[in-house]
Amino acid sequence: MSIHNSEIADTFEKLADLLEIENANPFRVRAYRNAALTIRGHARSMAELVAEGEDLSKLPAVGKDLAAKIHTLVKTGELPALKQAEARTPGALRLMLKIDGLGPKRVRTLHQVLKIRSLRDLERAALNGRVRSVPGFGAKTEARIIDQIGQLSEVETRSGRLVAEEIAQPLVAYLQTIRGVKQVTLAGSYRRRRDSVGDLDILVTATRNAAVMQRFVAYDEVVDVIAQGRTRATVRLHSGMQVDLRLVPQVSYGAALHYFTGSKAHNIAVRRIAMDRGLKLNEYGVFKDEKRIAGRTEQEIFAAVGLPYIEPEMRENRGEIEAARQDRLPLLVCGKDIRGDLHCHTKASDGHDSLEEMAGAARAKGYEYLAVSDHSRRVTVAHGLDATRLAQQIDAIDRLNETLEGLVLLKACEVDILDNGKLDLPDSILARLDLTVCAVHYKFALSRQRQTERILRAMDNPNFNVLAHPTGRLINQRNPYEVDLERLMRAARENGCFMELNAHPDRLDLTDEACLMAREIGLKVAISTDAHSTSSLDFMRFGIDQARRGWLSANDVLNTRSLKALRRLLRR
DNA sequence: GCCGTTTTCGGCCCGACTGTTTTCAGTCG
Repeated sequence: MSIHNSEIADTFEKLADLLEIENANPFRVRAYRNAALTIRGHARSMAELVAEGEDLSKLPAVGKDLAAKIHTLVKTGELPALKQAEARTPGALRLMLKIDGLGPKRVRTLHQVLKIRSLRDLERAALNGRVRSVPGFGAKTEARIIDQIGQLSEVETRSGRLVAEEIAQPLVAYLQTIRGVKQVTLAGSYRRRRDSVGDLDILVTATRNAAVMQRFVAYDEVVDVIAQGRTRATVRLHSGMQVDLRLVPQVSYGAALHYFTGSKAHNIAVRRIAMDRGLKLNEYGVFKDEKRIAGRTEQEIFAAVGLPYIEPEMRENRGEIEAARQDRLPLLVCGKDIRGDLHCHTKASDGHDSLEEMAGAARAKGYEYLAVSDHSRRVTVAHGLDATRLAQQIDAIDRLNETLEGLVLLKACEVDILDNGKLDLPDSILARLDLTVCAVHYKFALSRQRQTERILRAMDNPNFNVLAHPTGRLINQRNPYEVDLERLMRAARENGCFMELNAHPDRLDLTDEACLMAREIGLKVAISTDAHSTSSLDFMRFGIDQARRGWLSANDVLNTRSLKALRRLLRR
């Protein structure tokens, strides 16, 4: 199996950590990290680019040397430079960087002075009181090492969107009740609408800063105050979520919002542009010499550096700055563009609500259409429909449509793609549907080639319309199955098929990178909720967020079409 | 190690907070 972009990025980050502990040239360290960012966020897999003979040094932050290292990783799965670094510096030292207050310099000191080579070494030294004997270390650092060393692990913990919202919204509401508070804004990856959130960054403007800080750290859910200053505090909540609060003056609000929304890579790129123009950009504003020339709003900040406004969802330094400079930023799809939902379930299979209830909820959202797509027979746990029961549902939808006003229910089915590439129901019944939503629900472990061929074969069926949750991933629960997504996308476009962006916050499948790829290929995407109840039709907003991160505009999205245009597009 | 519309050498983002100091280096975002 070929190496994933994330594995290449991880390798570079590992090497960067070790080099940093070795006190290597900090810019060289940064070069590895920047390249890791590029690779992690790239729509195409490095392995494929190598196979196609692409010149990798054309990628941003990748030069001749790192291009060669990517080649080596793709060809051999290993990186000699990392092996060599690990021979000099024990790999376990990397994990110690995760202890609060320990960075590369101090880890290096521990390694050199106390001969620490493993986490066990470190724990023993801390328990014996030897850490505090090292110059620059004290009792607090030692206590923190003892406290945190047991919980270190390789895996990064990020919360899903739904969990992040459940934690963030009550906190924001609480902050808004504090006297003197004017604005409370969630920044960071939450504002960029990433599919998962590592910590929360909250920006506050207020008239009584000291009091606001006091009330923030006194929030019910706070279990640990990690840092607290005049303008900035960091706490950990009961849920484990870390929250950073920043108090900023009104004149700097836009600059601070831009700064704390990130991403870091985007910020650095914008700051470079400011520097090129002889300006200084920081979280307080844009400055010409000592004079602040912008700061109050983000629009002001962008204008001051000569750029049009860039939506937060795009700020990942993956081409948005160049696009902005050339005035070719896409107009991103938004909620009001959506005219219907093309994937939902009813009580007929594993949904919670009836046909009538789902129709009512869709009408209340102002939709023109709702495709009812219960499972097919193979998904027995979901009480999937066989041809007879699907025929009954088709009739029921026809009858209901006669009574509905302003909304049309589309006759659909989430048809299983069998492991031989056949569809789970006979063509005769599928042909009676307005559309099929086809999906893989078992045999996730097929080889990349067989999985790809399975789905390609399914697309050959003229009744195939939309590939649902195209990679099967469940955020934090299940990895995507191995599949050549690009090949599927190209085939889908050729065949007049579409791909779903499943809007369920646990899925968000397609990823943002995959949306970018679909856009490039010219394949239209259906943003669908896969709702199993009336209330989960609301998940549409998560799908829209994800689509916006993938630069999709209304034109790139299937369900922004009128019913008439949609029917035309569904004809193969 | 990367990068270039002043460049192939000489730059590379920047401020707040902490702990351990006694004026600041290291960490963090």
